[in-house]
Amino acid sequence: MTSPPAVEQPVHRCGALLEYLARRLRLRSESVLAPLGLRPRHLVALTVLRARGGSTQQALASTLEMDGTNVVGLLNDLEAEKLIERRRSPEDRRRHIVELTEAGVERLASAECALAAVEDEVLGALGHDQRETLYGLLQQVATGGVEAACVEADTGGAGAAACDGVPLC
Amino acid sequence: MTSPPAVEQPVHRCGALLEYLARRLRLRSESVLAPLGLRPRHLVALTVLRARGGSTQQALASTLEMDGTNVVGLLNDLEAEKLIERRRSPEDRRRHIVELTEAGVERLASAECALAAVEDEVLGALGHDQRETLYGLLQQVATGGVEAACVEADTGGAGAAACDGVPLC
DNA sequence: AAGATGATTGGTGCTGAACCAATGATTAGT
DNA sequence: ACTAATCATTGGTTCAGCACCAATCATCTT
Repeated sequence: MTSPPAVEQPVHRCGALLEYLARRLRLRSESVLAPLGLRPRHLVALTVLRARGGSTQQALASTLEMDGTNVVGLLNDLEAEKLIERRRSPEDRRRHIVELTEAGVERLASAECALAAVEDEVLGALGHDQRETLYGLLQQVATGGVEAACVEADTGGAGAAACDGVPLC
Repeated sequence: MTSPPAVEQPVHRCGALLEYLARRLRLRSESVLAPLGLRPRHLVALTVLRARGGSTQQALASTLEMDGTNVVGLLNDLEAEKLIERRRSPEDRRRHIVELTEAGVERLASAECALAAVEDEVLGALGHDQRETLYGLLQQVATGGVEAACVEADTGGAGAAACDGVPLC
């Protein structure tokens, strides 16, 4: 669709590669994250929440592709450490709007700091520019896949919370 | 080291993104792979074996970063379907040299075919060229991390089995 | 008022994966 | 030749993630 010319496209499969690298990253991340009281999946959830600036639990479950009941547990963990807040949606008071707290933003930032060394180790074969390229591509894939959910989600009070990540550290 | 200029480098963290995408890919892959009698992890193992053209079980366990005993089980699965062969190393008869069979190469290829649709769905936001770029980067990260093990491994009978993937389909 | 929906809780079962101990085959050191 | 170390294998234990179900409460929709 996006490429009109009817050329032969020998697109390589990168599923196995992605899985392989994600595993390597995760194995190392777990030990680094443990002292912070977080697990890789918490990081993913926090990252999504930061990127969106708040989300419904359903929308979160949908983009995380997790079962709703398991998302509850995940959020319980995060709320117990006051990294997120659940507010009731003013429009539909059945819904919970999940948002990062200040502490959540900070914790996420320090977790990313702590993970810098891990990424340096795993992505060592890549130069600075290449890493940025990789980040851009991954970001594009990720946001491309959830843009629908994201449009739905920003009807909350946060107003025009755009779908982009704001890296600190 | 690789970047002499002492500029400020606001490298983005892509750990969470990688994990997120790997999960999405894996969830879909599982159902697609099931009819082929494979699981994502089998795919990863087969891919590594194809890239190397044979490997010691130890080397495989090391690059897969899996426990040795679990690799045994993984290989048992694959050998039961005659996708790999274990030969004893002529130099050290304690070692097993693991190699893809013809059937293994074919099965891997058809699995990749079956996964094409899945990747199209998940990586839909990327154009053809971008996907190739992504593939190149991931490949570079992956082979960069295991090049040491790869040099060790090619002392077997396969001769100069270079570390690159050969996509079919 | 009745039914559908969102979140929550508690419970069950499966699977992956790490880990440990023991064994047989083989190699290497003395 | 004897002993110690190494590789692969088997069997068993344990733990965590995750999907799934059922029930409950609050709320929205009709």
